[in-house]
Amino acid sequence: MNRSTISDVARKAGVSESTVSRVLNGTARVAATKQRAVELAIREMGFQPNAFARGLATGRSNAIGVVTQAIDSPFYGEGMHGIERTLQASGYTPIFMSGHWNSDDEERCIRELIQRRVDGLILFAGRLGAARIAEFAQQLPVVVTGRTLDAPGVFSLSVDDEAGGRLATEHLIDLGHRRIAFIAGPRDHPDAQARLKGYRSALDHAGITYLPALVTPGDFREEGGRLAGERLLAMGEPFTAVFCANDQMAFGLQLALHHRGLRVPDDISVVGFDDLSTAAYFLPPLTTVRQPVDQMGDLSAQALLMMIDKRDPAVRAPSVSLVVRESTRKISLAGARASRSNRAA
Amino acid sequence: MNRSTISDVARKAGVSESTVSRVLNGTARVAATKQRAVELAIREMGFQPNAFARGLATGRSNAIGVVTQAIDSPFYGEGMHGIERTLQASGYTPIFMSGHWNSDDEERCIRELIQRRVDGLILFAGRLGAARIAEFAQQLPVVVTGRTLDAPGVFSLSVDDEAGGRLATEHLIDLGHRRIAFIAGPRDHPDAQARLKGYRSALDHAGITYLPALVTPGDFREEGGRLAGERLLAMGEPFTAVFCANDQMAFGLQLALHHRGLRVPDDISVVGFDDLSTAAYFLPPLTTVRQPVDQMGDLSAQALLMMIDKRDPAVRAPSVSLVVRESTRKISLAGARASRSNRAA
DNA sequence: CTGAAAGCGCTTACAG
DNA sequence: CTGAAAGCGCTTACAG
Repeated sequence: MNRSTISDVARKAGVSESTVSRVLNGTARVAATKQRAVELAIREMGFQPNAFARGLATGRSNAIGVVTQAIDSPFYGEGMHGIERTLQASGYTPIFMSGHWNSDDEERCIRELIQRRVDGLILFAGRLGAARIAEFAQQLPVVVTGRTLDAPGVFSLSVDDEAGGRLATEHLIDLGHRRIAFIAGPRDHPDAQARLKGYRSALDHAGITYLPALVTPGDFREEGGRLAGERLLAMGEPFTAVFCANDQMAFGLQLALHHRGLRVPDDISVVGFDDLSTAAYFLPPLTTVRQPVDQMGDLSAQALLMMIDKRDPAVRAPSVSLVVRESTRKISLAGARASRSNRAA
Repeated sequence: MNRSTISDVARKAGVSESTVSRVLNGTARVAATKQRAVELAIREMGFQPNAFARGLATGRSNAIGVVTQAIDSPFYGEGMHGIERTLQASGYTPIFMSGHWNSDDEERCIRELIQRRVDGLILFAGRLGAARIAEFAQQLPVVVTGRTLDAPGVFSLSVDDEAGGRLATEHLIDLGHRRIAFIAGPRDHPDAQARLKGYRSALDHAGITYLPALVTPGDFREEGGRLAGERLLAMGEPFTAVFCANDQMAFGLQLALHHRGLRVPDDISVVGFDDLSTAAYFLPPLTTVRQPVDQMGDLSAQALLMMIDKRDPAVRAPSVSLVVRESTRKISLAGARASRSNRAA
C-alpha cells in the first residue's frame, strides 16, 4: 500500500528527481550510468508513476472520454472496439461511459469526463442537443458520430443513412416486394430519421404509395423490434417484407414472426441496418445495410487525435453498402404470402 | 480553454479556498451566506473541480478498474453493465479495459489502471495467473470472477460451473440423447474446465461412455463455435445433441449446422451456457444454463466496494439454473437423426 | 464557522 | 548532462 514515489527512486538511484523524470519520459538525454541506475531502482521498487501528479503537472491526461448509450450494446460495442484499437496505438486510454438513451445521463457523463480532464471527447451516436455539445466543445475537442453538427471545436462523422435506407428498400423492391413494412428508430435520433427518409424515397421512386400503417417506431433494441413486429401483425395491413432501421430490431422482429409461425425468408423477407458481426451468425443470416461501425470508431478516434494535435481532422466517413444474405428472397407466391401474414394477424 | 480553479471561485465569492472546498465536498458546516455566494460563483464560472488535484490530495480516485477480455463481447458486456450500474449508485466511475484473451495485455491494463490510481480492481473472467494477481492485490483490493483464488486482498466470486455443465448434459440425457457432443472453452479458462468436468460427470452417472471424438475445443466466440461444429461434423462420429460451453459458440455452431442443412432442434438439439440476453432472441430460442452475468457484475462491484471500505465482502454467487427454450427436443427418431448427421459429415 | 499553510507527486523552465 | 525550485489545483489538519 505504501507506494514509492519519484523521490524514493531518486534517492535510491543517487540522482535528482528531475533525472528520474527524464528517464521516465525520455524527455532529455541522461548519462548512461544514471539511466541504468534509475531503471534498476524503478524495477526493484516496482515504482509506478502517479498519473494524477503527472496530469496535474502537465495539464494532460492521456485519456479520451467516450460516451455511448450502453456498455453492453452490440452496436456501441463495435464502435468502442474501434476506438479502443486506434487509441491504444497512440498511448491514450479511453474512458467509456453510458448515456442510457437519455440526454441527462449523457450530460452527466460528459461532466464527469471533463472533471477527469480527458483530452478530448467522442460522442458516439448520442442524442444530446447540438447547443449543449457546442458549449462543451469550447472546453475540449469533441467528435460526434451519427449526426452532422457544425460548431467550432466539433467534428462530425456520419454515414449516409438516407442512402442506406434507400438501398435496403430498393433491394426489396427489386425482389418484387411492394408491401414493405418499416420498423423505424427513435424519432429523436438523426440517423433514424434519415433512414426513414431513404425508405420513403425508394418507395416514391418505384411508384409505391407510402402506407403509414406499415411504419411503426422502435427503440433500436431487440425487444423494441419484437414489439414492433407484433404491432405490425396486429395491424392487419398485409406485408411481405420488412426493413428494420437496425439489425437488433431485425432480430427481435424475427422472434415475433417465429411465434406466429411465419418463416423468414419463405413468408417474409427481412432487411436490417448496421451489419453487426452477429448478423452473419443469425439464422437465417441477415441481409442488411453495412455501415462499418468499428471503422467509424477508428475514424472518430483518428479525427479526435488530430484535433488534439491542433491539426485538421482529415478523415472521411465510409460508405454504406448492401450485404445480401439469406433473410430476403424474391417474392414468388405474393398473394398467398400476403394473405397469410394477414390472416396470422 | 482557460478553466477556472478553486482560487478563482474563492476570489469571486470573497472567501478562502478552504471554504470553497468545504461547500464542494459538504465536508463541514459553512455559513449560509457564504455557501450561497460560493454556489453562485461556481455556477457563473462553470467551475469543474480538477479530479487530478483532488486525487493527488486525497489519495483516492473514486474510480474502479475493470478488466475484461473485450469491450464488444455480449458476455462481458452484461458483466460490465452490472458493474456500471452498482458503481454509479455509489459515486464511483468504472474504467473498462480489455485484455484481448492474452495475459500480457491483461497485465498491461492492470498497470495502466494502477498508474491511474484506481481504488480497486475487478478482473472479470480473466486468465492472468494467480501469482501475478496476488501480487497486485498487495497494492489494492481486487475481486476476480469466474475462478477461485485464495490470497490476501482478493475476493473471488464464481458460479458453480461444474454443476452447470452437469445440468445441461443431464437435460439432454433426459430427452433421450446418448450421443452428446461437447464444444469446450479455452483450456486455460478455469470455468471452461469446470464445465467439461460437469459434462463428463453427467455422462458417467448415466452410464454413457465418454467419446473423445465428440469433444472439441472452442474459443468462447461465435466463429470458434462454427469451426468446432464443422470439425465435429467432419469427424464422422454420429451425435444427436451438442452442449456448448457458452452461448456464443452455440450460435456459431448453429450456423455450421444450417450450412449442412441440419435443423435445430429437429435434427440436433443444442444447449448453451450463460443465458446471454440474446439467447432468448436467437432462432430457435436457445436452451441454456443460466448464470446471471449482469448480477455477477453487480455482486463483484458490491464486494469490491466493501473491501475498499475495509469491510468483509459479504456476497454470495448466484446459482446456475437450466432455462429450457426451443433448441432442445426429445429424441424421437434417434437412429435416423444420428445416421443423418453422420451422413452429412 | 473560517483562513493560512503545508503537502500530495509529478514536470519543466532555469541556471550551470 | 544535471539539480534546485516553483508550480499544477486541490484537501485537510491546525489554530482561532
